[in-house]
Amino acid sequence: MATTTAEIKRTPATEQVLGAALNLFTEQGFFNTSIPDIVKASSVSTGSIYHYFRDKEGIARSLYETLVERMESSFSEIEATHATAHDRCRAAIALLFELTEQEPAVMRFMLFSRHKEFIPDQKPVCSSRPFVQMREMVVAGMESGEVREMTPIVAASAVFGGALRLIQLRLDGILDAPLPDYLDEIWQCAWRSVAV
Amino acid sequence: MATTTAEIKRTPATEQVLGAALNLFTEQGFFNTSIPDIVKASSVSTGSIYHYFRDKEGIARSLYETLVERMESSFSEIEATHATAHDRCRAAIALLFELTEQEPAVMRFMLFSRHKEFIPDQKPVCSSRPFVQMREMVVAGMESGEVREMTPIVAASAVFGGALRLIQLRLDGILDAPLPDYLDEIWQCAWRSVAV
DNA sequence: GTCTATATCCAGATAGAC
DNA sequence: GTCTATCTGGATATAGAC
Repeated sequence: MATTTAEIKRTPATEQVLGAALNLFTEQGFFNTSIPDIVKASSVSTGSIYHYFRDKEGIARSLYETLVERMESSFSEIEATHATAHDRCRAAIALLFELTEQEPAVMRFMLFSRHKEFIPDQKPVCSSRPFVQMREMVVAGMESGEVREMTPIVAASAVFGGALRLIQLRLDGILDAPLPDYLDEIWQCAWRSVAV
Repeated sequence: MATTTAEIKRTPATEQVLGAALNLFTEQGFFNTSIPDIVKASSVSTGSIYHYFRDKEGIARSLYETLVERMESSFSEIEATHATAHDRCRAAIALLFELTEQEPAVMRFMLFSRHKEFIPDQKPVCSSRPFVQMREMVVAGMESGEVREMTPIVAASAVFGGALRLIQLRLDGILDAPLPDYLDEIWQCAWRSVAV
């Protein structure tokens, strides 16, 4: 069912490795993180790491696929529990804000890593399911008459661009307050920009 | 006068190196680019490269400083030639769109490289002068009454977030048409989101 | 200032015992 | 399946002639 290419058996050891790698990759970058670094941080030996993952790239790939799937199902959940484009888009932003506060490393890895550089055959994040889902929410709103007629991708960028920008600023330490504090304000801007 | 830390003498050879490095860094990433790669692409020898730049990081640093300065003066120019926040912000977006089409590598390097990973002591781009200038344009608009009263950084994110998102999509190959084609639409969204 | 040749280091990856 | 010890390549950086 899963369309992943690098399915990895999940054991306590692999979870240790993936957790350590996520932190190191997002703190220092993929290329500044060596296998010995991961060995130390995960308390799993070189041999075991290579037993579970084909190579260093395999760790990143596994991480990426796991997190994309997770986000994908979060968005599906939102689509299932909210009826209007307005409510869905707002819920999506709220979710991203929460996730950024609770698991900044996840957000950093998903949104602000240059995956292309270390997982060469991966499509850009922007074309991954979660991002497509976000655009679909906006398009649905255009069809239902909630959102002005305009180029769909422009509308989606207008709705989510400001929030994504705030997430980046927050992760870069420019924003002091937690993101949810800004939710009402940024949502008002986002919706005004595209509402009929 | 310049506040740079790694001033490099500009000669034809250094320009060759910087040009080649810009292309390689943005196509493959900093860490996937070796000095031998730069030697081949620039037709400048290893010895000369190390003569002009302290090390590989020095090339990236020099590139970064040059491009930040360039963008800084472009924005100053805009501030000088446009009076209102409305006109300034729109001109800034138009400029970024043009630049993305004409020199995608420059834009990629400025906006979507993880500088922190290869220039450790650099502040995040978001705190660099050009980004500060963009925020100042919005704040000025709030003071003049063009822009609604709200948290300044939220307003700035709302104004520029959509456009920056489109730039990213364009650089990632998701958008087929050149960015200027979308300028009117995205600007209408951006301005509606914050106008009084 | 520019080049070639070369030293050094350390990363990624493997072998093979347990 | 898990580990330690080890190999190997290639990258950064230097030496030193021209």
